[in-house]
Amino acid sequence: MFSQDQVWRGTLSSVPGIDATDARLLLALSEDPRATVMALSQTLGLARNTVQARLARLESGGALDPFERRLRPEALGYRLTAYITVTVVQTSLAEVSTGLADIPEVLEVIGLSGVADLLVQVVAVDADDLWRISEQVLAIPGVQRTDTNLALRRFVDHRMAPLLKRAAEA
Amino acid sequence: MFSQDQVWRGTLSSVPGIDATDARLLLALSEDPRATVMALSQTLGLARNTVQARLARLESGGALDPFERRLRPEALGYRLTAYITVTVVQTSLAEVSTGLADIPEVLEVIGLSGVADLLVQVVAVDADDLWRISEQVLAIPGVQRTDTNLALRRFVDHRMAPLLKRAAEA
DNA sequence: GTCCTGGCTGAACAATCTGATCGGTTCCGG
DNA sequence: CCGGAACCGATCAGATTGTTCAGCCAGGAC
Repeated sequence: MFSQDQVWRGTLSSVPGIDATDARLLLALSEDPRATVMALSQTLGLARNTVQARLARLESGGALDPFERRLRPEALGYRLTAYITVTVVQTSLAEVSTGLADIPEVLEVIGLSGVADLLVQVVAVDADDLWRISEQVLAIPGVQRTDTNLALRRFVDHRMAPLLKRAAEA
Repeated sequence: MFSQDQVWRGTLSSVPGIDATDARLLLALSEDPRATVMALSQTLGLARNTVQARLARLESGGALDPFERRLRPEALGYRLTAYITVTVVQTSLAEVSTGLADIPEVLEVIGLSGVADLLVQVVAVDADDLWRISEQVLAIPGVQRTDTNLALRRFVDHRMAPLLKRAAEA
């Protein structure tokens, strides 16, 4: 059912880990996502060689999420974001999660502490669409109850910079 | 308080939008985040010029989140992820959200429908750390109640591919 | 029918960057 | 004192970039 990689990620395990230099490298990349290795090495005061090696390690070592992560649903026309908490018949967790995975508008499913509760992030083009998706979720065998909360505003947009800066100084 | 860009994002407004060709381009990029423009143009059967123009438009047009988004907290040593819902004295929403923004471990703050409820994603190195952060959140003036839920497992890791594929075909 | 605009193409250019591979250095733990 | 690991500086041919050109074509405006 799950590939090794998926299990690895699914368990929220730790990954190789990055040091202060890596953090600085990533900060530089944050400012210019498509910066060349040359530019990065100059910014960081490291040899091109070093930067190249570190980048390769990071990119292949599982420290980075796939590129998709940078895509804003709004850009694809999905103007609504909602968080649905789903209560599940305990024994059907796997079944429900694959059912959720089959809905394209489901962006993320996270298992929360508490008994068999899932946090599901979904997007929709409009209210009707969201309704349709909610029904799809409810229709999954094993789902007991859902609670849909519309995202009205982003007060803090997803960020890592503060933690990265801390890591860069350490 | 907020720059134009932050307001723009904060309101969850729509962005320029991407067409089927853009979607295909982004899919190709998902498979190889650091693919060269040359490689992309060959994959897509488009002129290098075209790809370059589209990429520039996407990158500068707000369709993409910053690079940080690809960074996995686990890689930085934050092994725990939690979602905290925060009930706020209605008049203090702005105050609370800036208070939350001051905590580095707060990755994201989203205003949910329902009265003055915030969904806060935080990360922590261990349980003690999470406790400390929870207290910090509770200490913010205007916070009425918090409910912390630990993320135990990712059933569906954040993804956009299904929606991208749909957009690529349309 | 004609004009204009916008997007795509193919081509060219010099300048830069890449990937790969040297040997040499420095530092740390065994 | 001896690896081993990480970094450095340097070299190479070959690929890629940014930029700018003119031509082409479809669709909308007049």
